[in-house]
Amino acid sequence: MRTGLCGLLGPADVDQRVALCGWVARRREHGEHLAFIDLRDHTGIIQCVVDGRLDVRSEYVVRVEGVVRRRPEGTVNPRLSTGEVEIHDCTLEVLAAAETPPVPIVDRVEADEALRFKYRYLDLRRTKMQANLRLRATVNGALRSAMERNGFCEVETPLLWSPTPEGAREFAVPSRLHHGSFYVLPQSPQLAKQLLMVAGFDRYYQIARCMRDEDTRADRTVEFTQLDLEASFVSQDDIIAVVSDAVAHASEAVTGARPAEITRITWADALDRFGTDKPDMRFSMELIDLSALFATTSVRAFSAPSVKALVLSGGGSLGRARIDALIERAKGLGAPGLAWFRVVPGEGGATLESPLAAHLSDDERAGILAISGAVEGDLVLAIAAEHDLACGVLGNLRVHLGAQGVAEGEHRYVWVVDFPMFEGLDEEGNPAAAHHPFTMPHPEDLERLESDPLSVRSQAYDLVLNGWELGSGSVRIHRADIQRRVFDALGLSPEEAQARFGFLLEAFRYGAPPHAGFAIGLDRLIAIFAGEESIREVIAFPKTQSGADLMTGAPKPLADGALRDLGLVRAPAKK
RNA sequence: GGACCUGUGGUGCAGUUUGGAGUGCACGCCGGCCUGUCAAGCCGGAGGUCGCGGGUUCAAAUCCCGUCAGGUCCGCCA
Repeated sequence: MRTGLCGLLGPADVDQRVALCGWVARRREHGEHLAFIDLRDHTGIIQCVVDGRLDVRSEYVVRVEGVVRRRPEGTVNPRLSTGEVEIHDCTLEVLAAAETPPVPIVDRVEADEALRFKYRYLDLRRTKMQANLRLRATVNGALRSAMERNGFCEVETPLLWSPTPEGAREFAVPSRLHHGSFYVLPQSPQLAKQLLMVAGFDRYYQIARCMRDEDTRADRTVEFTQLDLEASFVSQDDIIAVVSDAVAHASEAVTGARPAEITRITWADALDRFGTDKPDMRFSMELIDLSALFATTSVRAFSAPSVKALVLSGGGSLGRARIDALIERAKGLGAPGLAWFRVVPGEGGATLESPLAAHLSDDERAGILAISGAVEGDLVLAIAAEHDLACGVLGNLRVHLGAQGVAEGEHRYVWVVDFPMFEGLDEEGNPAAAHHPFTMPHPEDLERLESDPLSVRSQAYDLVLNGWELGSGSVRIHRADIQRRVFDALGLSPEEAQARFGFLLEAFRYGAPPHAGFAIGLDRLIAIFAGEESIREVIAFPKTQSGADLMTGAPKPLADGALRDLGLVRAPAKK
């Protein structure tokens, strides 16, 4: 039907007779005897010169036969990859007419996202969206080749899986043959891949679709993709090396540059210095610890286990309205308050200006300046509270005040290691698993599992890029005795553990190798590679914030007959 | 579960603060003119339930209440 592709033609093809197929991107008519048609396919645009009138409109699908020639002197278009040539002596066949598209198919106009979703197949015709999805394919290919090179075997795991009442809400799938029973769609292939280790696959990977019935964000949606991997007889460092290599390989395939060695930071340091477990390393603005300075203070607002602060360089010019908004934000995040100090010129050098400043001692005022290093024109923000809360709120403010878009500027990866094993207490007073209950405790902390569980670190690790969590993994527990102790610490009885994960525990009785793994959020990685702030820009058919598909209308009610087949009855509408 | 933002011809916006005739801009669409344009140009034209419902008012795109949809964020996401 065609001899080549639109965007690949150039001076080398001059005098060739070609047949091209594509969509009419634009037409420019110049009277009775001259018209230009920009023909578009996935490779680009070529200008076709037509002698005479024709009735082709935007987005008609046409086949053009003609001869490639150099454009006449002075008519070369340097903004077009094919701008040196054009097709002339054209005959044109309309393969399909098209209505005027409801969304513009040009990159410079961004239609409303809801409309783009409804007509996604038109939105995807745009150069940018074509590039995004093709970049995604490039990344997938690079990751596959890196995994294969490292000896990983691709295995597909089930989408219809068993409910495990833990973690994220799961999507349920009713069974036709087992009325009243349900499959669930996997939040991740976690247990399946551990079983593959028991099965002796040694190194497994999969580009796996995962589903979580949770509220969404710019960086999360209900259905997403992970590069999932697991390996036997390996340490945390081995997994970190493999994942680093895979990401570097993908980055090289996309940007041409291999990223530098990825630095590491402990979870405790990340929280203390950046107020988050996913620090954005592209800018400093680190948190400052004023706890020692205020350890014996008489100022009630600063009497707290921890006093942390943040210097906003040049922030002294912020008006009261902006500062009040920051205070509201801090309070909204749970902080008891937010103290602020403008650094202003004083009699003996810089001094602090604030409603609170008069209540502070001279030493305290001088200490704030000395420890923070703030200079005239800066704004110092401080929170006195429990350590984790003070850090967390300031970490949020740090990103709010200092961060650029996730996809802007350089790519700064960081490994966050030594996560805590448990994350506070649940309603019954038991420690809550910070990762999942199969995560191996840090060997140095194992002895405190019973005596001081909240101080136990785990062998869990996250990869962070520009403040987004790219993925996480851990060394898994493969020994029954340690697993028993962790379940005990979580308050999980043997009976409950058996009911939830019995098939996994049973498998482990038959010889489980030491193993560890990881999962990389591909949508996030690709979004950042593509320069996008939302993962929806790199997903072919994304869902809305409420999990709806505006193109198909899903989710939809099922007909009564279909419900009957599934053994379901419609509940009365919620009021 | 909560906070906030947005909703105006096919598209993108302005108009909403301070109520006064569906007013404006750009693109697109339709028709005409045009032999070197490329976001073509020029002339003309069509196209509207101002998301939806209610309220206040002599009068509502504009104010109030509710609701729906989309988005950002908090909670949530082992």
